[in-house]
Amino acid sequence: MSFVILRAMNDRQEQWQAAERLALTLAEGGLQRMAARTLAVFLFTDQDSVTAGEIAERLDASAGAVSGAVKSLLSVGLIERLPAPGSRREHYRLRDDAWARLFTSQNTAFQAMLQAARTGVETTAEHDPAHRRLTQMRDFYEFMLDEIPAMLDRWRRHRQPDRRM
Amino acid sequence: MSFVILRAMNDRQEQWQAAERLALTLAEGGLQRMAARTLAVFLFTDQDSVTAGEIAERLDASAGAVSGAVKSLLSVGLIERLPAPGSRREHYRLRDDAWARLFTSQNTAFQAMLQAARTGVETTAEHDPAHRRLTQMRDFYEFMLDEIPAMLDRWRRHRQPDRRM
DNA sequence: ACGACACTTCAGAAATTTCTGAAACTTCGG
DNA sequence: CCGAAGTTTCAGAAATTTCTGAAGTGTCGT
Repeated sequence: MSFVILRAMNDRQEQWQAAERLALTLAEGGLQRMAARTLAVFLFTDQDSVTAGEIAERLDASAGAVSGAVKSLLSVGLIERLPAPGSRREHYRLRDDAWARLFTSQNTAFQAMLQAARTGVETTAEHDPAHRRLTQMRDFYEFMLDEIPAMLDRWRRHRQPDRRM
Repeated sequence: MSFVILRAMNDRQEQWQAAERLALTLAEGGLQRMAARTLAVFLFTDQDSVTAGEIAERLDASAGAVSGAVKSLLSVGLIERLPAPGSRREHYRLRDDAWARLFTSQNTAFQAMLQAARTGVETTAEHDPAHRRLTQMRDFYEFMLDEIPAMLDRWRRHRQPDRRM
């Protein structure tokens, strides 16, 4: 008759593992390690919001490390500080549009690539093989920078169909 | 009357700077530093192909570092080894579809994220806030994994319109 | 077969990133 | 105003990533 309890323990374990995997993947994708682990906590916590202290406890990390991670997640717009509910502790939670934002943050990098390509195209002669390569690179990033916003629009519509009117 | 020469020198300088900037951006995007610098060489070189030795000279790096970088670029499919033209040295060049591939390589990361989200959704109860968050995450990545191939198709068509028939 | 040249591998050095611990700062309750 | 709880900052420690140098491997020309 302890099947239910055992099942619950299994689920907890699996959740923890999934969170860890997620953090590793996010880290490979360029996020700092601690920021990635923190983001995983925001996703998998069973509370509506968490404090820095709770994150530190859950990750067994120092308050300092958590503070830095939270700051960086805030700056990218993935989490938000909640209007203080009369407590001394700051509460944070995942933003509703976190995923779209995570994706959007690529745009900065794309802009930089595009600029580098443009400079290359301009300073390079017609017959130079580099000119052809850089032109193609420029065209690709121009295309992408145009497509991404459209894609995110489709996502938002996909999520909440027919809000218009 | 040395205007032309001066202009050429300026261009070279700018090209080098653009290449450096590009390498930094690529590195921030997750590519290893040396791999990023090497990729920049492939882009900006005025030759059709380059050898590992030439890259090492251009970047003032050790042969070992270049070897590793080339290997990793090969494994991601951004460059290709040219059928040896009877020389002892291996020649490499940027692949024609390098940019699409660079973008596509994200798919692996996306798959991992999706899997983590699915595990989370399955092991989480209806009323748990985590369930809602993980469901949204899952939906986002499912959507994206569906959209990306379509986007790359549009890019390929955009590049070489009307090949059909 | 041999020698020369180019590339690869890998152990350890160097550089960089990331984390901790402790002190400083802020804010709330009394 | 003071004290406690929570958070932030930051110097230096720890961990990780990245590179070099040297030895090893393979291949081509002779």
